[in-house]
Amino acid sequence: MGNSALRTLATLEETPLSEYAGATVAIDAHHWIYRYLTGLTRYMDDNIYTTEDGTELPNVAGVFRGLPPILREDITPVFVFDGKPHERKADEIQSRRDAKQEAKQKMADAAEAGDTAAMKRYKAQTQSLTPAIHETTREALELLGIPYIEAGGAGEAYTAKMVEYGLADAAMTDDYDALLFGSPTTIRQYTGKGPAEKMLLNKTLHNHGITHEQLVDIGLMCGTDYNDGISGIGPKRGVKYITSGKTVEEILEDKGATIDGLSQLRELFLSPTIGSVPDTPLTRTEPDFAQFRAFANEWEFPTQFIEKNISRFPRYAE
DNA sequence: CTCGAACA
DNA sequence: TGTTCGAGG
Repeated sequence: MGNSALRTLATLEETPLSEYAGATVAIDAHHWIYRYLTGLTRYMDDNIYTTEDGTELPNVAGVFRGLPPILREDITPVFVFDGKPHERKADEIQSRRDAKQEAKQKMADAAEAGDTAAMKRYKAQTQSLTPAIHETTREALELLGIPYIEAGGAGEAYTAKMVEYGLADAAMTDDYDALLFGSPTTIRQYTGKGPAEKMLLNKTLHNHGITHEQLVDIGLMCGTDYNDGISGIGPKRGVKYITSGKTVEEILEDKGATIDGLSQLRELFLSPTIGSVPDTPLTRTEPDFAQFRAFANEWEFPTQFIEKNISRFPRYAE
């Protein structure tokens, strides 16, 4: 599974963050946190983010590094946390779990061999979003006046709908699923430095002369986080078959293949379960840096590290 | 993600 | 020859 096929189909354009000045961006919290966790554990000494009782909270340091550039553009970030994953994602979740387990083993081996660089590389791969990380991330967002929402299902689906409903101007995630969930505009590859990448649904559809429904069908044939695709079909043949007027059902018949619960999968992307959405746009409030300092202190973060991060935030009225 | 092998 | 697959960094 996995969906690198969508990468070759997607229309991607470079975009400076300033293009979204004053806008609201719905951020896939899971992806955001994970990105910073792996990045940070790779380069930072772990005693900086480990508390006395051994709890590792690299999020407290990492999650906020990306915020100042966004706030300086007067962008309102809205973090969207995942709800319960769809049961069809179970296999994908299991294989990620297996990969982490394998990385753990390799990390232990590297530690044994005294290979610190390899150890850190594998450690990054073992990172997962623990309950403690979830809890402290929400708490810190509150202290920094950043709004967040709990999605009723997949975060990517929720952020896509927020853009569709006009509650946000763009979704932010690296996940190509955003296209299948119908996000009109998705910001990818945001690093806080240099331009990001925007992925546009309309241009993608127009480039291939297909509808959103057809894109979903192509995705399902190539394989997604929720299903194995049809062996021998990638992005090229997928587009070719669908634009020649064949239906997925016909292609399956030709290949003697099956996709379990095809209509359920289509629904999953075209009308995902998202839970309730707010009826008014979310706004941010003034950060409480004093409380944030106290919070960081509680988690034993070095003061100079926290101060450095705070100094990057735009100036608010004291 | 990049690359070479396998395949239609 | 172009496309997909699968291993490895």
